[in-house]
Amino acid sequence: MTDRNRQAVGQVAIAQAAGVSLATVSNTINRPEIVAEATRKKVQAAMTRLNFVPNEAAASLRRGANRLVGLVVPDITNPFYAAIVEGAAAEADRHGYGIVLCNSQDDPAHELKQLKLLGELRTAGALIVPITADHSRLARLRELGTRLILIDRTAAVQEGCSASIDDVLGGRLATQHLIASTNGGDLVLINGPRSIPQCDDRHRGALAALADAGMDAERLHEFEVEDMTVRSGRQAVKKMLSTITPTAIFATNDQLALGAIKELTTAGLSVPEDVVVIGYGDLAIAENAPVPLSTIEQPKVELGRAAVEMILAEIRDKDHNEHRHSARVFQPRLVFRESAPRLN
Amino acid sequence: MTDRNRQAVGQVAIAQAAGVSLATVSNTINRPEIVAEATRKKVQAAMTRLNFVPNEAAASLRRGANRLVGLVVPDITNPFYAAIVEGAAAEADRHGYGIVLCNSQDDPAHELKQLKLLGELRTAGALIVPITADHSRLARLRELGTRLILIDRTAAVQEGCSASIDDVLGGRLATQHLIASTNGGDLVLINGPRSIPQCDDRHRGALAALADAGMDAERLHEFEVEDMTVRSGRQAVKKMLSTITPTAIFATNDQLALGAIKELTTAGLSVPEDVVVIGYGDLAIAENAPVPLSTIEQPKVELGRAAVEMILAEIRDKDHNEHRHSARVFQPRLVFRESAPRLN
DNA sequence: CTGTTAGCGCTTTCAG
DNA sequence: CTGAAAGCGCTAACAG
Repeated sequence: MTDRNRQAVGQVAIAQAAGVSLATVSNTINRPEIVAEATRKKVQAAMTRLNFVPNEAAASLRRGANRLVGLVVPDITNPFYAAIVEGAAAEADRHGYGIVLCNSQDDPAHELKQLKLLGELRTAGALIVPITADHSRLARLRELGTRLILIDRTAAVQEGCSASIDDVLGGRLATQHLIASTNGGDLVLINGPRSIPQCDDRHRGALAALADAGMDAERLHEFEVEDMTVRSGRQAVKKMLSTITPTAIFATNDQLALGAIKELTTAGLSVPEDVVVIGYGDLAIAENAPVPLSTIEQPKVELGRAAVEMILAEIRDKDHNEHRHSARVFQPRLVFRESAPRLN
Repeated sequence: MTDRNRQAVGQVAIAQAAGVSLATVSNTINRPEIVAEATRKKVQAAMTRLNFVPNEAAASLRRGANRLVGLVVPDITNPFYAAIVEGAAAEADRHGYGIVLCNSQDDPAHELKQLKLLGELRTAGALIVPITADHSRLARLRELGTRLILIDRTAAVQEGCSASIDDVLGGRLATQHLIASTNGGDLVLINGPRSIPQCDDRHRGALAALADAGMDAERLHEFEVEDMTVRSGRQAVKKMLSTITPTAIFATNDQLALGAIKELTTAGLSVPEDVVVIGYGDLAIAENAPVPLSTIEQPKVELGRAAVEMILAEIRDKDHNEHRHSARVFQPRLVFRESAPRLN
């Protein structure tokens, strides 16, 4: 009884109230310019008076396209992805689109289920941070007419658009500065598993910087850790100190860097006086760390925003089939704080 | 040409392929138990063979209800809300529901626009962390049949369900422990603007703890800061030190606490030896801080999960109208780390 | 158990 | 410029 009367007001109700036909109501909504001003006003008045709210499901069904885009991320709790979501949500918003958020929990089974849902929803597009390199299941979605763009983990982009951040450049920037800061000292890299593309990229960037400087690759001492946590950072440094005393450390994420600094400090070394440290990611913690962390900042929000921009562009192009897929890659930037001061 | 043929396969196609009627296809999807096993098998085979993907828009339209729930948060980038989203997404997932995420950016205009979208989408329900106390616009949504539940900022819950965390209890827990830890020393509270309900609640909890201990309210020295940042925490402590030297500090969020500790340390005071500090929120930074922070932990993920549980329960009840609205409030917990060790 | 049938609310030709 | 009419793909009576 309390909500049995809901959605009593459809376009027909408006039409009657305004004394026009159903079609005219639809027209004043979708193509107001072809409706005479007088009628339009009348209709609009009726709509507000009766509190009309269009039914997207019906419109979508008829129109064959809806105003939803899917967004699949591995872990919404990770600030990197949260920022991407923020950017995507803002841009979607701006265009009147909604975002269907899926947290794949880095689990292929979940991801699959979610892609299935997005398929049933017939979202106009989908932004995906894919878990595995197996993009076959994405094909299914695409067949349904869902435009999709891969984010961040774009390895093996067979076809379609993608948006990502240049991690090789990030590694290079960090290492370049480290080389310049220490000239001659020992460089160490604390990295996550090389099997993770990002880690591999950052590593390659480091190597490239070395090469640029005419240095031998062996000048870089590498420590690979399982999980990229503060704890691992500490352990890596502990292990490292038994071998060498570096003058510069590049940690491939901020947690590792923080752990490294902590252990360094514990060992009586001071940062940046004795050893210069650069992290990666520019998390909030980097800024307020005991020793404010110099780090590689990534345009995360911008990445999310760009991704939906690309999707919308692709969607709009559905008629004139002249859309060219493209890969958009953003550049990271080194932000200077205390752990690795700017050179002058 | 590349996607002109999409969704050629509807239930009719399946029906033909399986040699049954449209209705039977629909039935094997929605009420498989009433279909003879043989026919069911046949139909299912056809569905997988033809790669059938049901069209939710059509189903929703016909059925008058969809499998979407809206979720409006002020800032997805805030770990507190990110955790709520995580919980909500997981639970929605489990039930085959999708989440339409809206980032209101703490801006009423955005929120309004988003509520409008959710209305047009006719989401089955909506979870909202409302920006203002003005819940009138929520009424509009509810009139559309959207069940809604308020999260966290539940002040003035007029009607409907809500899920929140007991901040008064949080304040009380922290303060109780502080009192016990210092017996007799000066207590200080570093709080955000009292106009924020959460801050007010935590403050009231502190007062309650004082009262419990038979202490006068004046024993609590309060410092109110504008924004709850690390910087503000430092400033508050600096200001404080010119007046008193406390033995215990309760900061109403972790950032403030971290700032406080930093300033304390700078001033030559050590934590927890000279002054015991408790934060609030249990952010990731709390655990890995220079002095690991004791803090009030909130069951954020659980909150998100519970919220969609409640929504789904309310939705299922649409027929037998016996749903009773309820407010579910979770209890926070004091987690002990170094800045305020457990007493024994 | 299976099939026939009538729409859900809206968009979109196509005529007036 | 406005209206009449035909469905979009699917669900849910209701008959067989």
